[in-house]
Amino acid sequence: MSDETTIPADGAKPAMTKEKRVRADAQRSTDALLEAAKKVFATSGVDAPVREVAERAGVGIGTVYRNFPTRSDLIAGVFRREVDACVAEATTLANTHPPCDALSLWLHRYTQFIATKKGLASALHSGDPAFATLPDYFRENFEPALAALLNQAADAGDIGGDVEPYDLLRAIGNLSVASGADGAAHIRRMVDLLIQGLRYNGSAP
Amino acid sequence: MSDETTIPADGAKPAMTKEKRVRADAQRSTDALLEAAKKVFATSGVDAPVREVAERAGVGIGTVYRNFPTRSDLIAGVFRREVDACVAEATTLANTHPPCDALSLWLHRYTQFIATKKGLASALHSGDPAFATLPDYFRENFEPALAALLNQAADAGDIGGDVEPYDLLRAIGNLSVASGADGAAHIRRMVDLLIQGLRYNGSAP
DNA sequence: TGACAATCGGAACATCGTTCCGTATCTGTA
DNA sequence: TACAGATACGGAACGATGTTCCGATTGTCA
Repeated sequence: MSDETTIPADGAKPAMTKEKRVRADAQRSTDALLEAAKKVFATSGVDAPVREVAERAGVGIGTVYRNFPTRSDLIAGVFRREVDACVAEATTLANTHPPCDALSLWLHRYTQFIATKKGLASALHSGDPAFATLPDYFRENFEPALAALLNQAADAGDIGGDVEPYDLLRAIGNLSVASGADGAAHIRRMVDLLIQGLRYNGSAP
Repeated sequence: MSDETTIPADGAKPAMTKEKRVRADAQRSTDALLEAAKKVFATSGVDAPVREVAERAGVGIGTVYRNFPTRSDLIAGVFRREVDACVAEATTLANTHPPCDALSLWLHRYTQFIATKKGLASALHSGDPAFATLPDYFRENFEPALAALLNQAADAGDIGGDVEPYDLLRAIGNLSVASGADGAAHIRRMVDLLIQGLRYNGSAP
């Protein structure tokens, strides 16, 4: 609480007070940039040149730096956007599936999110201020999302209600680190196991 | 065993067959470079520019690249040199202290070695071929050194003899990862605890 | 429609890793 | 000791990359 950065660092829409309306072209650039960066980072890794992202997005380099003052800010922006996408899917799944199915489907979706974040692991702890708020952003968004799914499944009597959402998020995250050759399959099995555990937890008091 | 590099990658003196004698100035450059790099990396981190190392060593950039074809080779060279220094100290301590004291003193010396390698952790797993042989070099040198100290202490009846040297090396390494604010002190306490454990292990069969 | 401000594009700059090559130095020999 | 060839040295130069700057362009609102 001493050296805490005072910059909000919210990469999206603050919407507080009356923010001057963003110009349409600016909004388009930001979207194209985030979309292009997501693909480029997935293909060439987070070390890919900024110019490559600019080219793929069909904008000039200057535009990149107008939207994201630093290369790290661009990376952080992609991270936040993917957090948002994954969190949004929790609601979608909850509305289109039985509680326990929704929970299971989302946890597997979450492992995919984690899988794309391998390259970021070292960057997160690099001390770069652009990444400072990312762990909080991660938790503040994922924890309520998973909590909602868990509650619905618990209310339906499918699982027990004594699981800490954050513990589960961390557990799956750690599970995904050790993945070797058949990584994806291994992770899938282990997550299924966790879900089974939740079920038993519900039926056997 | 398929994609194993065939390059020896021994940064020091091969000495096999009859190697042409190295010129005196070349040897001086290599030493100055390793010494300078050690200090620069300790001060500015392993990301410090090669030019900074060259300047501190008092040589031109060309000379850096003549001795270390790649920036990563320079880092690896410093790493090996520090391994050598730490290993050499094991012998020194064994000759100047009672077995159990030597063991204790060296383990604490080893924690210092580990402490300076934080920045390398991610580089080690980066896939850079210059770092490929480092883990082996680490183990091949440290394991016998610690084994000798453990044996001497065991022969003197100070500790039990059923500790795997490599396990101990890893344990202390892992211990050092988690260090937070009072890191050094915390590590010291934990290592002392391990040593206590070794002692009890000897007196209470 | 017109004017103002926000945005854009990309040339230009600074920093890095790395390469090249003319020059300086060392070493073994006469 | 003096010489010649081999070896090493220094640093300019190159290509890549992050970042800055500014004139040209475009969107928005009256």
